[in-house]
Amino acid sequence: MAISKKELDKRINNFKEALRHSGIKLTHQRLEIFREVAKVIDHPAAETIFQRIRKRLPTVSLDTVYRTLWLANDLGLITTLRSSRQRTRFDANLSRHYHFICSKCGLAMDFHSDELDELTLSETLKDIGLPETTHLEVKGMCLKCAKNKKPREETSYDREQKVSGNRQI
Amino acid sequence: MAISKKELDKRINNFKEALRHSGIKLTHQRLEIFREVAKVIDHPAAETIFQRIRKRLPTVSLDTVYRTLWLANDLGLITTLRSSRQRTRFDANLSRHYHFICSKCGLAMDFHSDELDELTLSETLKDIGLPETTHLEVKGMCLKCAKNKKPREETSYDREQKVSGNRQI
DNA sequence: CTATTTGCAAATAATTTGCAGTGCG
DNA sequence: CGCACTGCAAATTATTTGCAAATAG
Repeated sequence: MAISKKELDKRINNFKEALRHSGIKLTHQRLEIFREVAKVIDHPAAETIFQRIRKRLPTVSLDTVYRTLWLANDLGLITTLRSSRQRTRFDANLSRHYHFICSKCGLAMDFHSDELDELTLSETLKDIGLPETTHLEVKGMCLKCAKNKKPREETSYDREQKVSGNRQI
Repeated sequence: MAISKKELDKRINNFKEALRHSGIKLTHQRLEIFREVAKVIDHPAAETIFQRIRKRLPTVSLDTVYRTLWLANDLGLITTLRSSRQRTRFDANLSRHYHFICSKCGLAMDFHSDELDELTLSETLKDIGLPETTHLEVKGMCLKCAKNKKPREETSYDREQKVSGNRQI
């Protein structure tokens, strides 16, 4: 569940520095809330963090937890996993495929990749668990939006700019 | 946006057959709702499907759309993408990593993979868009749950058994 | 015919927001 | 010592559910 003290200190210092740099106040609540996400490896939900810090900070409110987590997200210090901000989308394509989601218009498109199809993770995951399903999602700007010919539609994905597992591949 | 007529017919026949096989009635609403997800490639949300079929079926209600989509999901005929049924989870690990989520206890764990790190999708995606971030999530049972030593905690993931991009890797 | 299914409206769950008091820089 | 921040309660959004009327097989 926990991270090394060294890594935790680094994360907390980054947080303090980022707040200072942005002229945002470092409150007791913010520090404790950030510390709680930063110190664990289990990707807690806001509610879970709220429960965990109540022992130390009996008066914090759940909305402050949300505000602080999104603040840290906006500062690039944490990322989100399975954000509930979007509506569920449905897919009738049952063949093996992956998704590309446009960060501007929200359009989700299927794509195929032999390289991905050929990958085997069971060895990598042998100490973690038994894989059943895999879901891969690439986010970026679709060609139409890149050409600026298509207006924004559907739910916006703004808040999720920084996705977990972040990287360009 | 649209799928070939042949593929659409196949999907619709599968749907009819699955309903018949399960003794579930084929209503006008169910058929039109399913046809609407089945015929497009853009992974619409329930609300979007609702808006689209209102022209043909002015009296359908949004809850019937949801009921039908989850029914099709339960029958294994469609999958979901970014289901909103779960709470947002936060991750303070900023290094390149992927997620394993236990389908039983919901625990999310990070893992690393050189094979994935080395993958390049920009060629594959050249006709789709410009990749910015990638998010990969493997679902399966974690070792603790497999040994049956850990009770269920947090939100359950039941409804999401069938994830898009389905496959074991 | 009659058990399912539908549409409506009201209920939930997660998250967000307005506002007045509070405290950090 | 002022303006950003907090806690509270009320609002919002996506989704679900109870129930009486409608309908597929």
